[in-house]
Amino acid sequence: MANRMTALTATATDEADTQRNTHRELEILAQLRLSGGSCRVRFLADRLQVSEQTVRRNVRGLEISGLIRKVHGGVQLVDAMTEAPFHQRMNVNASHKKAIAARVADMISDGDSLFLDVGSTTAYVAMALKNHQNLFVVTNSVGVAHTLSTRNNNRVFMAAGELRPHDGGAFGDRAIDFIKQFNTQYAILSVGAINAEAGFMLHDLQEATLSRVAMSRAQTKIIAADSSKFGHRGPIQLAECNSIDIVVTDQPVDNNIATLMNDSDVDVVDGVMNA
Amino acid sequence: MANRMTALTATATDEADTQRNTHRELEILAQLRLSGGSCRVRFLADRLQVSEQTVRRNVRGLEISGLIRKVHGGVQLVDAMTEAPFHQRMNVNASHKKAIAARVADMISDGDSLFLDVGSTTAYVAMALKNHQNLFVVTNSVGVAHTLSTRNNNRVFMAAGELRPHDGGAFGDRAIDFIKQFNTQYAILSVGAINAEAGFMLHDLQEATLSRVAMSRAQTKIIAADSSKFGHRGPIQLAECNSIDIVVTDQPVDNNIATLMNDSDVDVVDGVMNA
DNA sequence: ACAAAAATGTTGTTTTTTGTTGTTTTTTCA
DNA sequence: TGAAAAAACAACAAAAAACAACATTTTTGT
Repeated sequence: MANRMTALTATATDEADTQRNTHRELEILAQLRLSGGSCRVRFLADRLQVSEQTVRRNVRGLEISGLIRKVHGGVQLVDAMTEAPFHQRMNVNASHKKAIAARVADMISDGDSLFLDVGSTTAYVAMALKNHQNLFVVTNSVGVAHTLSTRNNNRVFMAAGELRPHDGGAFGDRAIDFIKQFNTQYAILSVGAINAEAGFMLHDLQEATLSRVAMSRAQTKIIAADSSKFGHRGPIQLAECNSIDIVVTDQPVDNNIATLMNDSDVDVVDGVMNA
Repeated sequence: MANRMTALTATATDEADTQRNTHRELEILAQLRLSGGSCRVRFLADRLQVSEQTVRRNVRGLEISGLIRKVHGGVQLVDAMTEAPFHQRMNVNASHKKAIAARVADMISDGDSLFLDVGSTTAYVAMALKNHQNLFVVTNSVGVAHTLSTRNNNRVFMAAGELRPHDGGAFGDRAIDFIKQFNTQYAILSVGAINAEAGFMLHDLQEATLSRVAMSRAQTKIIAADSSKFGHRGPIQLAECNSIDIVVTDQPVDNNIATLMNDSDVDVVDGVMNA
């Protein structure tokens, strides 16, 4: 383990990270690739002529560095995930996300213009907008574009580029330039975490950059986030609270977050009927 | 079971729930993909060399995490859902188009690069390619992009712009510039009509312009057209016969068209078994 | 070469998964 | 409709896998 911490000598290029692995870890990765992305521990131990315990120890290290995922009975390469995690995420908290999406859709009228970003919750928002008419939609999500184009006389503008394998989103300079062309009434955005100290946070720099552009070109900024996002932290700050207009969630929020929102003039819609 | 509940992580970050599969669950998912999305429990038990009861237990776990759907006697991948064909044209000659699409998919190998244009037949080709891996896909169709992105480690590049309301396609200079960046092994194209005198024809100038660019950047040009297209005329000529490599259709073609194709070194695949 | 550190193998224990048996539910076919 | 067959389910013993602690070997630094 300690060898993993010798950060001083790390030149910190992307390669340096993987080079710090032991040779056996490299062998495990190679064998995983040969085997189509996943192996049993037993098999690896046999192939590499070491005990299963040793394989487990190396596997633990690799899992910490995020290259593989450990499952009972075996291991799996992370980048060989043939099934998109995005699809999985769509099914987590699905009922809450649907409820949130319905609330957001209520705020949008026929003919409105809006930006929708990439995210499982915004995918549900797109579905909830299926019966709206004449929408002017800007998005960088292929799922959103597919849901809302060729329907109800909507006009859909999608950003170009390589679509990220895990969520079908287009990012990068080209996408940002595309987004900059527009000025929408609403920007409907996802977040990774919401926190009383730091406000709205994300786990991905590309997403944050693009979301900020979309925010700057929209009159009303709406954050759609299920309650599991609250009270956590993310590495990247998307925005201060006072730059957001509405937060839509599924449960009443924590007290200190509620006061923060209130102080910043953020409307919180929490899915609970309030007289 | 208990491992699925590990209460410490139960703050339900979206990933945490779905990450804990066993290796057998991975194997089941892999087998399902190999088998085109659905299998019988018996078959899975046989393939994986375990009892049916074990398969059922793992299947239950996968169903809870939303990845598959359980039916009496078997299981199916859940992502086959919501494949809403977005237009009536998709349902015209659907069985023929599916057959054509299957033929085209047979020509493509894992890891190949290809361009797919906007069209109902190419939409079926995209579906037929769902079980391919590591594809490099360039398209201006939001439907194609949605079908093939976030799957099987494919890389999907989609052209930007306003999506046409009737077919979800991106056209225009911006899209053409985007397409020009690529050089693919295959270009798979639709046509509006095929005619012994004029060759391949379209009804839409935008489509023709973009298709020509795609053709010029591909090694093998494949036209996918059902038999209803033959013998008709369209206002715009896409290409002479000799610039096309393969035509895939569902029925044997007319004699004079067949000779024309033959003279122009075009392979005609007509879906009929030929000894 | 020597000592310290790291990695590996071994053994025993705990946890998780699997096979088996028998029962209940659902489907099939007459 | 009703009986036979197939599939799903439940519970418990057995097997497999993961884990922890300690002894042994290999590597590293001086």
